[in-house]
Amino acid sequence: MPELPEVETSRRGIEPYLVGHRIEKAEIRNRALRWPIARDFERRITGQPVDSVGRRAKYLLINTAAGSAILHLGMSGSVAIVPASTPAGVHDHVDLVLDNGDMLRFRDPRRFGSLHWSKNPEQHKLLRDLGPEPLGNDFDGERLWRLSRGRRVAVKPFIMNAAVVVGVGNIYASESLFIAGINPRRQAGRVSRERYEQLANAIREVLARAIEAGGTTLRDFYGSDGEAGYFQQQLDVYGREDEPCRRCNGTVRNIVLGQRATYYCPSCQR
DNA sequence: CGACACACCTGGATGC
DNA sequence: TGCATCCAGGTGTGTC
Repeated sequence: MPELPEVETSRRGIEPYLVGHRIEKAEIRNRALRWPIARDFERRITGQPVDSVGRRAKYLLINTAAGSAILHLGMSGSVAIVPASTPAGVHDHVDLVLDNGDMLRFRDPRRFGSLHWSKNPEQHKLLRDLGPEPLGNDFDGERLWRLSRGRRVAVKPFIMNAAVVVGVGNIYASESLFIAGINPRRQAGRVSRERYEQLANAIREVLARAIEAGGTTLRDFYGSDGEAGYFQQQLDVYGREDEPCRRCNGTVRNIVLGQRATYYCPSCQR
């Protein structure tokens, strides 16, 4: 389920329960995630107090003085803080047991997620070539415009390219293109600089709003499965095939672009 | 380099 | 009810 707002909501949810606590034990029941969990992972993390919980793109970073656990939730992953005695379900692959009787539990039915250990996570292979954070200062319309010159790929897969900007997943790609009034199939190189400014603003706005919406469930995070309220009622086009466009009352269409479901309003988005 | 198809895996919804 | 089929919010990799 996780797009960037869900990952950020998870980060905020777990951080207060981890910071300042020592990881007494790492229990791994299934190492076969997208990449096998390295055999020395337990040894690396055991005994380390957690300094902070960060996020880079959709990767969660559990930071300690000795290094960081790099956790990706994939398509179906979630984290939760539960009492250490909680029985594990079939898809509960990893527990990080804390010194206070709680633990961080990672669950991932589809096992598209991943877990690595790195002494220097920013330089890790999975992170080092990533583009800027959409809510940070290095992302703006000028960057989208500059990187898109001469590119024939459709604008939707272009903004989902993590080398361009991270964290724009399939839902929010459709949503931000609707807000900016850009047809998702338009060639990236044929979008004007002005419209890229609007698109960058739309991406920031929709992600920030979704994080706020996720934040409303944070107080229930303890013991939950970590899946924040989904922001469903605020979606303009995603999942609304054949329903009326909220802006023009036309019909929202569903097409496939880059093998991904894509929703848009043909009359509002050109 | 850019564009694109494909791979990984399970569960839920849908249709017959 | 049972079974087949389709679809899913991610992203690294391989090929052309």
